[in-house]
Amino acid sequence: MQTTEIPVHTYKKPRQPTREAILDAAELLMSQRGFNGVSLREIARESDVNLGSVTYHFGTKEKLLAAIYDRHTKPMNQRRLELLSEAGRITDRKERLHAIVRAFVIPAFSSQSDVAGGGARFTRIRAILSMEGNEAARHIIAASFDETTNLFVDAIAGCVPNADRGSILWRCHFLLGALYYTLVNGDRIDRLSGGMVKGSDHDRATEELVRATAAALQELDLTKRKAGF
Amino acid sequence: MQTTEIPVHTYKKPRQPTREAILDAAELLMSQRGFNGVSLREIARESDVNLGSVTYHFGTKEKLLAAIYDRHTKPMNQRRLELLSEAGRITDRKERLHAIVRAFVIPAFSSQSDVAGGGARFTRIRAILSMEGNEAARHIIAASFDETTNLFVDAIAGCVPNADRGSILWRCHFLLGALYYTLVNGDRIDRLSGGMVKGSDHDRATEELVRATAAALQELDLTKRKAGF
DNA sequence: GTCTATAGCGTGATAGAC
DNA sequence: GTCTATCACGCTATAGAC
Repeated sequence: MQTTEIPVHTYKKPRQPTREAILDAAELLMSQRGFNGVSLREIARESDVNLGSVTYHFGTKEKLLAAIYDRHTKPMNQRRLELLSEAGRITDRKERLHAIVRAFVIPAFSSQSDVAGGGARFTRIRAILSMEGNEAARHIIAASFDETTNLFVDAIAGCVPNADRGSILWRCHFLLGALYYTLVNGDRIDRLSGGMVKGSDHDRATEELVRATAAALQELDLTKRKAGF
Repeated sequence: MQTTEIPVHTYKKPRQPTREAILDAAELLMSQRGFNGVSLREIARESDVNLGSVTYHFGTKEKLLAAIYDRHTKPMNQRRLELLSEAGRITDRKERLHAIVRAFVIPAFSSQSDVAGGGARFTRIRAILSMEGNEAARHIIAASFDETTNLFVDAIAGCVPNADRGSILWRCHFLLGALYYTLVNGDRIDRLSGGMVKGSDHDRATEELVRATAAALQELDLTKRKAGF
């Protein structure tokens, strides 16, 4: 197969644009140690960029985080909504419920997201940030996903018409918590199972998570709703 | 009602022993902002103690954390095992399953733990730490609870004999993740529900968590186990 | 057992030369 | 757009007076 060749004398090392290099390094590091746990110097070192350039491109550490959110939030929500829309076409309620939950989970785990190889990496950042309680981070998080989440809750409610909406909400909340915890602390599963179960197996994790959540939601529908509740 | 009075001239402000004051302050602060997010200076300031005293009593920040673990791990595990033992006496499988899961959850939420008013506060610390990925913290966490957790998994397996042990493990893992997330990010429930559901309502959280987890576990028992899996 | 003082280093952010 | 130099501050940890 013939490929387009770059003449040797013209070739320049295709160094990433500085801005992108910084973003990538920051994202990787923060997905491992959160916001508080990583310094700007470390990010600069890792991306092979001068510390001053970080400030030049992003201003503050907080704004750098906001930029990371920027490049992931839209694609991930879009992917979720696509999958949700597909799931909505399933008529069987039980099947549809599974598809909806799966539509919520898959983009969070998926590593084929269009940017920088990583839904999972970005979700890890969100997971850690949600626990760090950093004020700077909190308001960036707040509005990025709540809207989409509400659409999912509505779709789920349509599958379990007898269920109390508050209880559905609790289960969606649990789903997110379980998802976050699995993504960051998968190795605990390895330890507890003596190596029999791999926490890093995202496909297995997705299936277990979907199945468990769907079961918990369906149970709500089967139980008679309590009066006025 | 007559009470024992302390003569005014004898009265000395019953200032807590320095060590305890430091522990309390550290625990409160870390339960809000984790390990990385809190400085020793802040702890010293908050406990009204000199910075040097912190080092005198605990040596390093890491050892201070270990001391916090020390005073909570044993009581909490003991309480869990008591409740687990009580639950074990229930003969009906479904009822027993609920009681077992509840025995796991309640001590984590309970604020009537014998020390410093707080299972919940301590569980928050564990939650945040589990995400921070701090190497210092990680090895303190590792062995404190895994043993007890395995006993719970065994007890649960006894309630759902047809379920695959790996899947049970996943659900216990999800339970812990959901628990942690709820304890730290309860306000998200408030936001998503428009204030209709209170994330800070630990009794409600406990019940929803127990019910959801039990349902997810029972579903495992109902489904035919796949061959060789 | 408690305190002050300080060492030695890393932090986020800024100013200004090139 | 990139770099160096530097500010002002916070950090963990230590040494030694009281």
